[in-house]
Amino acid sequence: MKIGQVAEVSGLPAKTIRYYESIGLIEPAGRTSSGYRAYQERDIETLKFIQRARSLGFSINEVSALLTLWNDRNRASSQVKALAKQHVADMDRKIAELQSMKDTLSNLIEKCQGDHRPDCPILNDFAKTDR
Amino acid sequence: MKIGQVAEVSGLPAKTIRYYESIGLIEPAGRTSSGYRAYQERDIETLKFIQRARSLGFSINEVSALLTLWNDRNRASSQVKALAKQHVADMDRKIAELQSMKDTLSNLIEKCQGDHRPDCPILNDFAKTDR
DNA sequence: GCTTGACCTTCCCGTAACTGTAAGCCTCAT
DNA sequence: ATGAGGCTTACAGTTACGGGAAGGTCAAGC
Repeated sequence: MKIGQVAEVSGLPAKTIRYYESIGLIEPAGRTSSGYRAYQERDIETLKFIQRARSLGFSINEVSALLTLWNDRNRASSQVKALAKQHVADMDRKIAELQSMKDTLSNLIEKCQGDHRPDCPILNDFAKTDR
Repeated sequence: MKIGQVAEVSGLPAKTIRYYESIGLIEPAGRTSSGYRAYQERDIETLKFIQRARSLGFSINEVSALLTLWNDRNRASSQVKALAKQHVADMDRKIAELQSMKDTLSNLIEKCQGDHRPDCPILNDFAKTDR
């Protein structure tokens, strides 16, 4: 299978697949006699695996670790679970941070008339000289 | 005031302040005779303003727009409010996305024993050939 | 047999918002 | 005068790609 088709079935842009190869996340694909990348079933499974892990927010580095674990028939599931838990914790922190920023800003927005007049509690708050 | 002190009072690293100057977010600071950047009160207020806006998640571009509005004594507060609302909407989307990823992964984690054995529903799910 | 258009190739630049590092002045206290 | 710490510029690295140029390949159609 050539890269275009692989892109379709894996859900990853061809450009991204080449990128993954260039950074060593995946093994270099085989080549046809004319130099096109040729993918096997196993390669495609790997790319789908990567796509799913990435869609859950794992970084490339984390995906790399997951791939290693996936390919290790003897890994302890506790290792995978720990990695996943860490990622959930990271997401929790990000969610809390976003939520906090959102709450603060929402409060300011409520206080802002939002009409033609220039007075605006939002800018006033940003410009507060105390604090 | 020199950049080190400004960094302390504004909460922005000196490096970041230079960066903001380099991209044109702020006016180039004045200089002492020996070439050091010299900041006035107004510059410091601006940097604090930027720090607060950034801490609420506004992008540099958005901050730039906010600065323009801040410096425009005749702006309508509706403009500021619209910008802020847009940002809240962006954050809402990000929160929902993170939450969804987190929920999915949390479900998988619950199903994983996390012991010494290799069987792991998390990796199994990533590797599913259907879907 | 030749052209056309869809794919494929590599290579390099740009993105956001900085952070790290290097090499070299400036200032002040000892 | 010397050493520490702060300042300067400039360039590279980070994350995870996307855009676009210049050119090779392949199957279809005339």
